Amino acid sequence: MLTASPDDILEDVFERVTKSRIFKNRDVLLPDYIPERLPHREQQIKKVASVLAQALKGYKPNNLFIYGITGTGKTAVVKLVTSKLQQKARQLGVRLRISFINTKRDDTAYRILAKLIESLGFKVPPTGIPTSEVYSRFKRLLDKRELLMIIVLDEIDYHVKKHSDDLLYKLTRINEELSRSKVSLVGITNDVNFTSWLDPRVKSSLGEEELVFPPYTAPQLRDILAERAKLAFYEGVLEDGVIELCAALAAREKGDARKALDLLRISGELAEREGSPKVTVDHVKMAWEQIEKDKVVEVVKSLPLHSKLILLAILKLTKNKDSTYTGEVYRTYKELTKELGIETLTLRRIGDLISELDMLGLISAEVESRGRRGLTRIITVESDPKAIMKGLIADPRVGELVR
DNA sequence: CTTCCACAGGAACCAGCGGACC
DNA sequence: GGTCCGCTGGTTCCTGTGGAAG
Repeated sequence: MLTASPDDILEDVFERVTKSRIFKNRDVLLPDYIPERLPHREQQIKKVASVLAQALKGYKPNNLFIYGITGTGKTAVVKLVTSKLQQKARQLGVRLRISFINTKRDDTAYRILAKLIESLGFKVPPTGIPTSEVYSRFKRLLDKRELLMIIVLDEIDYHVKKHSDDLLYKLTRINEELSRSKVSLVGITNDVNFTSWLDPRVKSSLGEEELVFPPYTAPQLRDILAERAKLAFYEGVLEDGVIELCAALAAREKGDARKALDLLRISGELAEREGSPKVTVDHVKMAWEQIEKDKVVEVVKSLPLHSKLILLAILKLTKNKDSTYTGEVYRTYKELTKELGIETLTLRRIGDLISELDMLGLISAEVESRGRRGLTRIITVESDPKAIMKGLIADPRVGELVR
């Protein structure tokens, strides 16, 4: 391979990928794919459907509030049920409009209302109008169209935590101000303690019906993966134990189905890239490591500069020993800031930043008394130092220091 | 048994900034 | 296009603390 020209290398890669007989349809393993069947969610489908089905008779369905941690199928179930419901309503000639909004993507009250108005077939300028005006416009338009509207607010905790529950409050009371249309709300959150953020009135109104999505168990994940794998891979390319291992690893991570599917997909991609005819257990292990590393790199990259410098200081100090402590880190950090010619933050602040790094799981910082030599935190690196370093030098300002 | 180190971490405060509203 | 407001990320000042050294 030493003498291979770029053309040869490329040809080799293209050849492997195009000739590969691994994936029949890789897309069904992507997070936004909504399957026709959702194993082990029959109960939840039934509940969501029975609440929302009132709409088919022209009644306003009760508001519904859905909890469950990430990767438990909340969004998939709601999307599946609402799309079937919409079809059925069309058949029966019921005037029903369903609007699905992810408040992580559209997080301000303005954006949410703008989306709602768009789903009624109108446009709002991206800025320039007071939010209260957008709200009353929405109300007017809705009432004029005489229909039943189901508003699904996915990841609603993002909007409420970042802004407030004002909009939610207004939406729960909107029916009092409408004469010809009705609104039902479906709220989805993966924060189980989310209701503590809500005004009691919003809480009781939104929680007319509640539904919890429990995490998947390892056997359940196995079923989900097996079913999806049938669509995704050619027959017989998965070695025995591949699905079981993916399921077991993801079950350990709080039963997150999305993670399990990611793992299976990346395992397949690794096999494909290697030109291997089969996906093996080793591919899964490699994929797992890669996911973990990528996560670390991404987290480190997104850190503010001073946190990065602290991490770099810790990395330097733990090169030849396994732990360091606050004072030592601070002194090293100070030198780094001088070298860069930027201001140095106070020790107090650094203490907080160290706590944050601890919470992110990159390092561990435990308070310990060193007797007469005072109280401090002993700091050890928890994640792969190479992955951390990769994230650090992606920042040119830090890269300058490492060279 | 007391002392006393080297910080932890709470409280109050402040500068800067982006958004709402007029 | 000015003003008010709340949030973020920082500071200063402070009190609290576990256990080796004396």
